[in-house]
Amino acid sequence: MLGRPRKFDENGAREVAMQLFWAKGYEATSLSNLLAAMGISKSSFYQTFESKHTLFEQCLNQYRDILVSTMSEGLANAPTPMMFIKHALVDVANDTNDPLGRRGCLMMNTASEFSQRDSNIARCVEAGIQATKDIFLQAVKAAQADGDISSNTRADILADYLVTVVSGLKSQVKAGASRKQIINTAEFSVRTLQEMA
Amino acid sequence: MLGRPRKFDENGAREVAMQLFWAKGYEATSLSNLLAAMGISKSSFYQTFESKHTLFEQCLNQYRDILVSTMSEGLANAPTPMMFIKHALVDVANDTNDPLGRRGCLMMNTASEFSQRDSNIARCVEAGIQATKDIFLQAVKAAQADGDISSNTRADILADYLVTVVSGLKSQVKAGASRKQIINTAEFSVRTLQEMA
DNA sequence: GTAATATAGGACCAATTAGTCCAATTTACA
DNA sequence: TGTAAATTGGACTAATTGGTCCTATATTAC
Repeated sequence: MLGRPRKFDENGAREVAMQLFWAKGYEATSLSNLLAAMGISKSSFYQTFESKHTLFEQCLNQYRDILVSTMSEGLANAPTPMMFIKHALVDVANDTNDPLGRRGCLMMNTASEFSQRDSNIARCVEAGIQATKDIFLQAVKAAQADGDISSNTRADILADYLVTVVSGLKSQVKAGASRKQIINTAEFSVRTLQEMA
Repeated sequence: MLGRPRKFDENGAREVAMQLFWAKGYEATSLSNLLAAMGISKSSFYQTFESKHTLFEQCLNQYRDILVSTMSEGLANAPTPMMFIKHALVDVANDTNDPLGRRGCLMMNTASEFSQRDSNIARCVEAGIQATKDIFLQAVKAAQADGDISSNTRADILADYLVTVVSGLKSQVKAGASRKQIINTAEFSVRTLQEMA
């Protein structure tokens, strides 16, 4: 290996950037914001990350990877698949207390901000959503096998339903809903799965 | 009345601006975009609407008023309250074919874009959501009286649930979901209301 | 020591932004 | 005809944007 080694942690800096994009959105996060938060100079930034847009795509992928692995572990470690599903919904209520603000979900925020004008980003968002849907699908099938959810409705429809409800809950958090509201709605949604014929 | 009368239609121009803000968001809609779409000069713009931000607040209020009155009429004219609820959900599927793009809901888009950094806007969004929730609440109570929805769950929780599901469906549309997916999810959500114990 | 690379910092750039101001013109009413 | 108001269009600002380039310095391996 030749030359002076990189002093800052590239992954750490990307993580910081991701948090910023998550909290403020792409356009509202200026280069100055990024440099200040990442603690590096403009020179290092462009040498390492090529452009703001490239960095954002990396952040989006990183967010998706973390989300997917967190959910997968959650499902694997949950007492039952049904408990995983319940936790996934009810846990959104904690977002109302997030000290970093009501940030929602980076993928859904991105879909809202500019998946309409950047097909690259749009594909990335769709892939991310599909990945989370697949985990829910796995959980639903297992819960149906356990008898916790009726098998009268196709598992893929229930997985779509779960993704939709989580999206909706996250949206409501951003729109100012109270913790109690989110809990009530989440718990009711869980009941709908349990009590459907 | 003194002086030269206004040549362009103020409400019409505001409507055009609303459509732009709805499709592109606040920041992504530049003044040039607005002037071109509204068909007026910069001078007329500032004389009539004070600022981009002021105009946006007016558009948000107008959107809310139209949404509320559309929903109210929909409920009043529906064969049954339950049919109104079903239509409100399933109709979101048509957003996938909107020639103006997958715009979502201006209020939710706004919540996502910057209700975190503008308390004025945040209050406006919350009021708008509350207004739609109230209409759903009315519909739910009526449907419970009709026996179309069980009275075992509090009507206000069901109203929150409906707002959440609609938000989620609109989010999914923006994120690229297919028409069929939206219909399936919407119809399943309706069934959850009908078949809950 | 030298080559190779990373660093910080600043000059610079072209474009865009929202917004102000002014001058010239048009349209109404009294 | 005169006054009040709306019109357009362009000049102009101050700020910000993402991005490039250059210089000087620091740090490593060979």
